[in-house]
Amino acid sequence: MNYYTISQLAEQFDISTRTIRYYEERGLISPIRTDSGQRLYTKKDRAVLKLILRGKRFGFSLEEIHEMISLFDNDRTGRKQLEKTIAYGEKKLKEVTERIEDLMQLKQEMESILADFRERLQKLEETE
Amino acid sequence: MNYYTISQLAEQFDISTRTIRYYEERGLISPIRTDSGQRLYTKKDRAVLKLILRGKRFGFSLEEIHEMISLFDNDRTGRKQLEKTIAYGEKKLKEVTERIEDLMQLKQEMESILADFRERLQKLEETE
DNA sequence: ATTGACTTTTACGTAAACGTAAACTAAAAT
DNA sequence: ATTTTAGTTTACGTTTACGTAAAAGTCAAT
Repeated sequence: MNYYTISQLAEQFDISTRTIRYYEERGLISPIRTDSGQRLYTKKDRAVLKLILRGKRFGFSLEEIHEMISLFDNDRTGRKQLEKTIAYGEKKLKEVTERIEDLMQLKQEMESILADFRERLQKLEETE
Repeated sequence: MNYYTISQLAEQFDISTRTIRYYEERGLISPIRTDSGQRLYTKKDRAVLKLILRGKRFGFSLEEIHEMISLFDNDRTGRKQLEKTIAYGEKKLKEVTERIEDLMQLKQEMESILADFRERLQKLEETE
């Protein structure tokens, strides 16, 4: 398995190294270290970072994203833990579904407004 | 036409009056005033507020929301203006569409993870 | 071997989006 | 008439999510 350096990841996702270190500060990502203390990121770390950035685009706070990541990450073996995780996952899934519906409604509204504007433009061009 | 007071709107949307005043500070909403200076909100103002809150849920900044609102709000009569507005609207519409696709992918991933967890729980329960 | 690019920690700075408190006015209720 | 209750402005405080700079160590290349 090979590793990414912090600046490689930063470049790939077009974010600053500070940002990546900040996510580590907040406990969202945990790269290993070389003897000299340099951070090294695995593919899994990269995937986590991708998740974080996607969450951000949806307006989730880092705190919320942190919770969601622990869903993917933790090996929750106990039955109680599993049940808890599933319940939490269902809740988050519902939130995501609602957001999608919400967004689709927004999309519809924007489309109808655009259609209206296009019509107006059409009329302007007809009477030229 | 009847009006809402600031605290009525705050209660309806479960936000603070400060928040509503802040949106006004930023030029997102413009209620009329009584002689004594009290703010009164029309249904249209209420609709704008709803739009703002929806935008926020999607992670748009107030600045972006401000731009989008002016799309709905302004009567852009000139042809150049219309064309500009349509172009901007199309751009924003594309962004929204991308976000929907992005969210749907997230949803799928969450669903498959949940399915995995449910399967594990199932196996635990079988060997009881 | 030394320059230059990269990395580390520490720490202070900042913009956005409000929270909160003070000091005051107006409206509603007792 | 006078307490509540709700509203106003002004202004400083706070959290989140980083930006930025300093001081020092490390890696890569000439």
